[in-house]
Amino acid sequence: MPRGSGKVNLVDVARQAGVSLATASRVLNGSTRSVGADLRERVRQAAANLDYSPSAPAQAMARGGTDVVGLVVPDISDPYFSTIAASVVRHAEPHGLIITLASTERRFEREAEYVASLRSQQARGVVLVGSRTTNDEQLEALRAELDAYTAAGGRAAAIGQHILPADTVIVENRSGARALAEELVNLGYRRFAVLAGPADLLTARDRLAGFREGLRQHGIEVADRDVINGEFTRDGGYEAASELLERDRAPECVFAVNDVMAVGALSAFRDRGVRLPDELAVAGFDDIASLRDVWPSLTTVRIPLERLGEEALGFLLDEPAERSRTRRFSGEVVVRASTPPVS
Amino acid sequence: MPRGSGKVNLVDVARQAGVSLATASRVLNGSTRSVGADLRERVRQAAANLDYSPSAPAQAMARGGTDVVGLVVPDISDPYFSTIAASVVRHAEPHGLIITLASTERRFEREAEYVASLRSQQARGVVLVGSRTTNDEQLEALRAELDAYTAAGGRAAAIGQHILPADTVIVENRSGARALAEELVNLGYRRFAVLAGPADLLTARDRLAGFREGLRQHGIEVADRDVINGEFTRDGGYEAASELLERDRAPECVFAVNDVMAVGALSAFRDRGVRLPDELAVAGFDDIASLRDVWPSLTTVRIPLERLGEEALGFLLDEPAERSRTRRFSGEVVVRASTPPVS
DNA sequence: AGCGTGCTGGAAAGAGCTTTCCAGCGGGTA
DNA sequence: TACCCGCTGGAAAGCTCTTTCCAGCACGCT
Repeated sequence: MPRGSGKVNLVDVARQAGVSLATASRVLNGSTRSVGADLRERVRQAAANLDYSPSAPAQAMARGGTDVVGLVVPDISDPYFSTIAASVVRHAEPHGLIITLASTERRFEREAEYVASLRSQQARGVVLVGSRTTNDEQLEALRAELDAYTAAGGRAAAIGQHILPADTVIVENRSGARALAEELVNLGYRRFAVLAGPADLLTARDRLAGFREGLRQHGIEVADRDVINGEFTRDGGYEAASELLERDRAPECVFAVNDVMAVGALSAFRDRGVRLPDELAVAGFDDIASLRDVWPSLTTVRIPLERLGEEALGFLLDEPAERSRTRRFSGEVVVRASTPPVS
Repeated sequence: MPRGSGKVNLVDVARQAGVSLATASRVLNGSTRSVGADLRERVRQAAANLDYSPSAPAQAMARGGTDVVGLVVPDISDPYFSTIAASVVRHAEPHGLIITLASTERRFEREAEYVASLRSQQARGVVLVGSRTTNDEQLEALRAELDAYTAAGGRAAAIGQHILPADTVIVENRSGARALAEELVNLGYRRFAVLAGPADLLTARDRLAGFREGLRQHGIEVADRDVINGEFTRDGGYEAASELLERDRAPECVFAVNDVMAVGALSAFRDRGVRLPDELAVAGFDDIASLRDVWPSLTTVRIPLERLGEEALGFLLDEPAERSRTRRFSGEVVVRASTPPVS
């Protein structure tokens, strides 16, 4: 058992190996400069003996940077974000990147704080996940912080919206929702309602707009009063769905702009005694894996969540580009039991 | 716009404020020593002007430590772990702790690597989540690494098992499963099967053992051939359930040792045309929030996932204790639609 | 034999902050 | 008036690495 507990540093290693500090350092970080095989071995031995663990902060200082990448998500317990997080973490590891996690609990003003913290930590990059409020002072604060961060040499990537000074991975919400709408019309539905998420989230807005576009192709409109806003969460879906049922005329099909809301809506309908899926069809968006077992299984738009993190990291690792780059992913409509063909 | 982009350090701030480095430092970290109000203000101004961002690595060196806490989970995309992660992150923030995330993808040998990395980073503590394999060399490697880490001043906490040299938060799996078994018997069930998770995970074993204990109270046994092992995942549940259906004699009630497997099993049964819940009852364990909307809604054992992270962080922040401490949480049986009373 | 070339090892200069130690100054007490 | 104390500000050490620059050495060439 090595008893060098606690305070072993490179100096100790060098001394034990009988070489200079510089040589020890060169051996241990496999630098470009070559070191004789004998010394090399002596240093390796000494390091192992002493159970040497290099000080990451010291390395960060000397090297002028770290291998930390900050990941900021609105809510890590939401399966949509945790899937993306998993993807980021998985692809970070082979590059030796360390992921630092921040979950803002959907309080977007904290994003700027986290970016500031990342700058202070000399983090290599940041991945910002999630749609956010449209133009306002919060957004401005975040932009300013992001600019300061990149000016200081940090790299930034965003997943989910293209309003930030950063390389961006986006999902084609609009066309996905449009395709879904058309599919639903093909299945025979004519009267729709939409559980639309927060009015100020771009993602929610795009999906609603796309859905309406798709319907319009077939001469169908969704009246504003059949569009109900709610939180982008399971409970938000439940509440919006409950509200919908209070209305006089019921739709044939409800489109919830994400799966999490859709699943909440399912429960709301069931709790109110609606027979699913025959009496009322439901569709979602995202195709969240852990939600695939609900019944009736959700018709939805699959987006390649696992790829999102990978691409974002790719941006961070690439050479910085002149202007922000964009990578788009399109969705794919998946029809399941929640929207049976209208007989 | 401050043009001190990139390389502003304390020296710059001190110079602009016309004070010494020491004074600037004292002002900026609100140290114990007092500084005259005028100078204090001048330094604050200068820092703001220059958009000064202290170098975290430098601070870590000078202070001999960081406010980083490592969180290592088997799979961040699993709702069980992401819920715990959310809890850790939420409670970390008010203490100024930064969470570093590692998801091992259930490759437990990587836990030791992460702890080593945390030691190198001079992280304040580590929270290890998840049950793990019983005694073997992997476990030994992790223990050794953990000892080295704590010897170097790091703090360690574990969630989910008590076989590590660390303060531990555990869930009383055994008594929870026992209570569930009794409840199911009270509902009228007599013939059971268990989808048991990996044979080497303590959590899975405890739940199985507790379940059997509960049944035994009522003179009911579960034959070994009615216990099917599988991965602790949705797909693991699906497969184990499928395998079960191949058997000759069907049970009346299936206990899946966690909700994620239970939900997979639900789909497997449905895909095979089993009418749920009347033809076959299903129970789970954990009461995962994002799975509450499946149909039939799962009878399960609720465990206070949100509290787990909080307690673990509490351990890290507390004074180090002589010997490892343990905090236990018990589960609560929740009966829902998936186990209707036997008529 | 003399000199250049190519290696290898070491000394030392940072990197940016915290904190101890010291000096100076003003006010209170004898 | 002389002395001491307390308070505030500054100089400098130290935290642990990386990396540049330099010196020494052996070899090969002329």
